[in-house]
Amino acid sequence: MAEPYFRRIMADIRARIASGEWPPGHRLPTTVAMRDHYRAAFGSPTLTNSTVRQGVTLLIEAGVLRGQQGQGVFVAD
Amino acid sequence: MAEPYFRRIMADIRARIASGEWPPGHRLPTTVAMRDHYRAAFGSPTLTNSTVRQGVTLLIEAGVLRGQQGQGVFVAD
DNA sequence: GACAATTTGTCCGTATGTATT
DNA sequence: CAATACATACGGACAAATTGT
Repeated sequence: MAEPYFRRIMADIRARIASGEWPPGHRLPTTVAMRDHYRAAFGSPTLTNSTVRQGVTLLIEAGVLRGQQGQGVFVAD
Repeated sequence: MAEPYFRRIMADIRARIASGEWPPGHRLPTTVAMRDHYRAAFGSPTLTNSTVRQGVTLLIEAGVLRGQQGQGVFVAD
């Protein structure tokens, strides 16, 4: 396990933010949509919401993202 | 759910560190021991390792703790 | 070196709660 | 009220690193 999935997810999200693809205030895809995306991207057909959440939670804690219940997860300012 | 369990666990660990009870380099109790402790402390007989880990992981990410696989979790310097 | 025991690390699957639309 | 979407928690499985026998 070179890099665990949740870290690869964190890195991917950070990269999109750094590149400007996801600017501050941008709403990320839903948890389920990201799950499906990373399932395809990583070739891991069993990757779960839980793993996506693990990465997202750490980025929220780090202040990179902002979760708003019922609405979505956004790039912090 | 005023404060979720994993946040209460984080707060408790931070408080022990701040008070000097757990100085830098101190080894924390094992995940299972902490699970049992917080089950009693919070009166939640079903609190799991996963929930303890969630709090510990966030504190590791924040640089407060340092996890060493096979050995233990320690207070960072 | 081989092996088991211990402990942290990652991941899966499910259930339920809470907030917004 | 219903649908959507994030938030927390449970419980189990297996992998990886360390230590001791």
